[in-house]
Amino acid sequence: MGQSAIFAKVEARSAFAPPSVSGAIAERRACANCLAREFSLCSGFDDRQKHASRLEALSGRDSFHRIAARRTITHPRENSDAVAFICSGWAVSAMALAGGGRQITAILLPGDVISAADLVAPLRGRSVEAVTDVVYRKFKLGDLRTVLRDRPDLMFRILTALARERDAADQLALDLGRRTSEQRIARLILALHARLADLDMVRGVRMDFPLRQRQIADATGLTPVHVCKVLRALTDDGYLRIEDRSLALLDPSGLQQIAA
Amino acid sequence: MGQSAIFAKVEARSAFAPPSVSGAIAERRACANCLAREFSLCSGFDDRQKHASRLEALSGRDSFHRIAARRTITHPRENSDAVAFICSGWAVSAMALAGGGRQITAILLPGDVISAADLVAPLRGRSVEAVTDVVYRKFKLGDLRTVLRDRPDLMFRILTALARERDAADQLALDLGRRTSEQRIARLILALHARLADLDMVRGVRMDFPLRQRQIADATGLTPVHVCKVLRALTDDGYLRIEDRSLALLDPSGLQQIAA
DNA sequence: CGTTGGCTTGACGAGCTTCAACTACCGTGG
DNA sequence: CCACGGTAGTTGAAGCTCGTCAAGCCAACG
Repeated sequence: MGQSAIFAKVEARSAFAPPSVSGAIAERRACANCLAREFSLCSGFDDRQKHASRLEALSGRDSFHRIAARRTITHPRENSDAVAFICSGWAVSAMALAGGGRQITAILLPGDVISAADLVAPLRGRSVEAVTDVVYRKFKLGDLRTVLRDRPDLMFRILTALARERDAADQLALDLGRRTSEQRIARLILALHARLADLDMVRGVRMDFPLRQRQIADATGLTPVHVCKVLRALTDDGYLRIEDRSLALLDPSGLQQIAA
Repeated sequence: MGQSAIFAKVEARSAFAPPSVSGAIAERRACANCLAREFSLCSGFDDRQKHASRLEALSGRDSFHRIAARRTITHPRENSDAVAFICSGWAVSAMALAGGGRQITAILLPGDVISAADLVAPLRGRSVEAVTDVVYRKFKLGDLRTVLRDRPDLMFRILTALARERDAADQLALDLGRRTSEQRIARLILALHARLADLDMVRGVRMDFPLRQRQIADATGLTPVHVCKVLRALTDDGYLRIEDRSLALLDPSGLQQIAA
């Protein structure tokens, strides 16, 4: 399937989909905090009005790439010589099992680097999949290393990013090893809520929530069936409501109590 | 309880304990690959004969520390301004839950840095506990950063270490989220076997295996009771034998098949 | 209009936990 | 010297959490 087919699909979607909570302003925030910008590799998008349309125009040119929802950005075998950053949309990074199972180890939001570890050696066996339509940007390792030679202080910034990734991975292990299904799902939602709030992508109680139940299951080490049941219990008890790929957090403190 | 009491206990242990598989040669190998040595912070111990006794003599002086089995090296609250390296012995790094449960996220062997992430900001909520008697060495952040200023090429080495830690954490998440108890335990053993082989600490089919079942449980997200049953099944089926804190790997390829 | 993917629900069973009792092994102190 | 207490490991029975299987619904899509 060619590039044009993907684009056609994207166009159709954006024509009929309800307006997303996340807009130009939110993506500006993402750009402002993006590692790529600190590296002066990416100029970001300061023009508030035109942010979305400029992204649109740039996608498919230069180092920008646009990819449709549900498609994979990086394949496990591929060993790339580039580091990629999410400009807009949601993606997930997962490790696959021979039997068909997989564990999602990170949920990537605008401004995130797919992994800072790629700068040294691409992590083996990961595949990255777009949850929504995604615009991302790739930078060649060589370019990044050149910048680092001139500005060694930025190395510290990369180290911080990697340390955070490690911390998140350990936190995930704690969840998977020691917490119940309810706690895991509650924590997933609360963590996403906090990150989206940082990005200014929460409006009142509502936030985008494009994850399929299959993806929630893969992220929490559960089955889609069980995720459905837990999610139902949480909505029946009035903690949250999910509709139209968006989530209303009705009782944050209650949910926090469940998350323990 | 004072330092002297700990030392007394250590002396008693080493007087009566059967000779460990790991000896002076093994620890030389650990030193040779240690990050601290590449940084020229630690000279290592080249004198093959005297390695163990020199470590013994140095412990408690300079930046060397000796700690008895089962005691904790770093507390979760403590925010240290140093990075620590394991010189000899086994340790585990764990995250604790309010309810008393904990998840071991890393098993540390000689030559390992407790975490490369400590160089940027100490990871929160971890506690590090000695499995066996441990000798470790601490370096002040300031000293490390000074070395880095002079030799920026070493930064790459740190990045690699951190990326490896991240990879291991993701692998752990995959295990905890998607594999059975048998697979987890088999993989734990095989991973340790491979690491010890790298350190030249495997003699024939035997290797040191000082982990308590409680610690195996904490590392695999299981209960000690279930670990006991799985271990029993594995020994009954002739895959391995555990006695005297050492493990004989009788059927590595069989175990690998279980590990999938 | 049939197909497909996502979600839902119920019945059933496997895998692991919990609880409890018992053994063995130390090191300690009477 | 033996009695004692704490830690580690073992075993069996019962129960809960979550997975598996199966059926059905709905919306989107070709």
